[in-house]
Amino acid sequence: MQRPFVHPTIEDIKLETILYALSDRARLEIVRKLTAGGCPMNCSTAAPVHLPKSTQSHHYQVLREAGLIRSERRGTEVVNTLRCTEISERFPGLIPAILKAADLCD
Amino acid sequence: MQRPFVHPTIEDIKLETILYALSDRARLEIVRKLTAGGCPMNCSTAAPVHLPKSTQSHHYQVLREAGLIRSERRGTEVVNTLRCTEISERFPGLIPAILKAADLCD
DNA sequence: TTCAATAGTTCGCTAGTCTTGAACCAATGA
DNA sequence: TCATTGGTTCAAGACTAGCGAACTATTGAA
Repeated sequence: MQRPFVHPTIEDIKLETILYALSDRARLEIVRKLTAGGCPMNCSTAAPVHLPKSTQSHHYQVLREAGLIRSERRGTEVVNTLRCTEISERFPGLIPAILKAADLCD
Repeated sequence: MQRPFVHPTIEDIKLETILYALSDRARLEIVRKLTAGGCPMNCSTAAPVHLPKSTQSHHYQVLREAGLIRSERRGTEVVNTLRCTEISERFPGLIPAILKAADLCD
């Protein structure tokens, strides 16, 4: 049973949940790729390649439920887009600050 | 056996660990209080009151091992200070951005 | 229409982590 | 000396992450 994707509304997005979602190396990489590569992007393109499919799927679910990405089915694929605009309305400057810090880690 | 506190060096501080440490409501509150009240501050002052001692102690340990705070024993108390300067050297603007976002949640 | 390939989800298991009460410890002050 | 204060450590149950295996939905041949 493929359940429909659930996305929180802007008001329901919580800071703690966003920080938690980004506190994982793989998920942070997904968000960075979505930012750098220009949305939209399908799952297998954005996720670190070495990870099992089930794990990737889990990471996308965490990012989705945190409100960081929006997922839509397009045929056999799932297309993911960053919810940049919405998040920057709710928490201006937060995501850029985190991504900038991530760049410093490389 | 009271073990000595372990603090990571600046180089060892990881972005993911910081985000994880701050992805908890209680720990975020502790950091906010340390920021607002001006460091240093002892444990029982900074932590949310309703939490059991053991849980508070655990949260301080997470913050300490993430490199966010420095803890020192002073008599029967433990005095905690934010490692603001060091972290802003490693990740400029990160903590202020998160704290600003936290203010918007109130 | 049927069948295989593709892209991803869901299930079930193991291993690790969080929370908390209970027991403990070290410094202070009466 | 001994109770108090402020915090740590331990142990146990509840919860969560990672991953292989099984499954589902769509597409594109044959």
